[in-house]
Amino acid sequence: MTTATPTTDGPTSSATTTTTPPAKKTASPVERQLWTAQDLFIRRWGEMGQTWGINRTMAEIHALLYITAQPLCTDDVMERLNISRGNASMSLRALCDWGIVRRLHKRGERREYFESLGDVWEMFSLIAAERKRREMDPVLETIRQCQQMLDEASLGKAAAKRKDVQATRNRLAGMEEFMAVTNKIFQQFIGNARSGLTRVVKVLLKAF
Amino acid sequence: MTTATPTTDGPTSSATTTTTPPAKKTASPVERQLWTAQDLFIRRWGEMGQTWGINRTMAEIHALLYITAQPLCTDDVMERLNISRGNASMSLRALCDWGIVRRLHKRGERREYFESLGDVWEMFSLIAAERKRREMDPVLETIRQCQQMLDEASLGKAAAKRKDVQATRNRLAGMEEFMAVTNKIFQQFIGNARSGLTRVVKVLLKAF
DNA sequence: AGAATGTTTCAGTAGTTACTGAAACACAGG
DNA sequence: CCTGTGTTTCAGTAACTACTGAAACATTCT
Repeated sequence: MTTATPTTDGPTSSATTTTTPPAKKTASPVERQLWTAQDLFIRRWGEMGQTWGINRTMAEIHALLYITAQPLCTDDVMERLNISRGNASMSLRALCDWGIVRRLHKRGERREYFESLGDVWEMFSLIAAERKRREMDPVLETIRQCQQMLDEASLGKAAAKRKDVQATRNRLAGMEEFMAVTNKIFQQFIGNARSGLTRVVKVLLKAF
Repeated sequence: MTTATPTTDGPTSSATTTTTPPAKKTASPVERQLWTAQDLFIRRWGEMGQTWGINRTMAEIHALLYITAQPLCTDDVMERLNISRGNASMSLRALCDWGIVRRLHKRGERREYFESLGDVWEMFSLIAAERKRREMDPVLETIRQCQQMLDEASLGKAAAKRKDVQATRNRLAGMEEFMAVTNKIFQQFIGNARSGLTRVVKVLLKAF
């Protein structure tokens, strides 16, 4: 079931077909090299995730699904990354919630498989949309609330003219403009996915 | 010695978290309203920072300097945010390293003051540049390293044709394309600051 | 019904990061 | 030199987040 090339039998898919705790696999040098390269990517991706506020394991699971480009089940993930069932389960669910990983039922199999989206641009769109909603929108709302607290209607005309009040209002305005525009850019991606982004990119690269 | 605020003794300002119902300073209602609005912004900004991998205090200090739009010294910051000297000192230094806060000497004063950049677009540029350097560049390098481990020269022609190897190489290529383009976009901002970004925005808004 | 298999939840804990308070340091002025 | 004032560093600790292992739950098969 594996490849059309040399005698790769069982081992690769052992985890997917049985629950047996794996007696060490015999892997060809090519396979070992492949796994090494994949692990390298997975680890780096995990590190990057951390600094962007995504926990390491979640990022690693995603990297694994993305890089192997094939559906894996919970046990595959647990085994490959050396993590617990609970952790794998929760993280996979979260990835599904983000929409960048999909559940997949194989006909005639009870077990559920997971696969990553293959289109990086689409994944980016999904993530951008979600983070905008979760993090930028509340800030925008707060800014507007602050502005309201400091407008003439709330403070009176004289007070609203104070230097310190004016200064703060200017800063709020600057930040609001920035976030509003950023939001607008995000909007372009959301719903447009790949086509949207490539269009943006094309336009940009031509313009500069 | 602090800012233009009246007699400060007793416990800290009501500023940050409402742990103590503090003996109120003699502040006009307008001033109190101003502080309340500022605190609101500061707290939100701190929360957002956290989810983007910036620690809360650092984000809050920056928010404070930005929103008040005036130079503050270490003690001002400590007092307003209820944080220790060590923490304030370290965080201020880090903000200076990022380039979004500047040290400022007042003539005839020993004490050093700090002020935030006023231009949100410029701040964004600085942060983008730094994060690109710290986080995207290493990933790009890793991707290329992985690709090299899996090319014909390393694996031989037959092995390089294996389905699983091909699949991983395709995924690596997809990710590389994405990051390369993203990098290019970032480049446009860096050094161009406001003008660069506004140009981007104009181009985009016209194109869609 | 019970067994076999797969999935989800959760209390407790390990591991990590952020923060404090105090001490060390730097330096200008007496 | 010492004293006063401001700045930086750092060991120890508090606060927080991620993870495990086990138990509860769900579903299908006999």
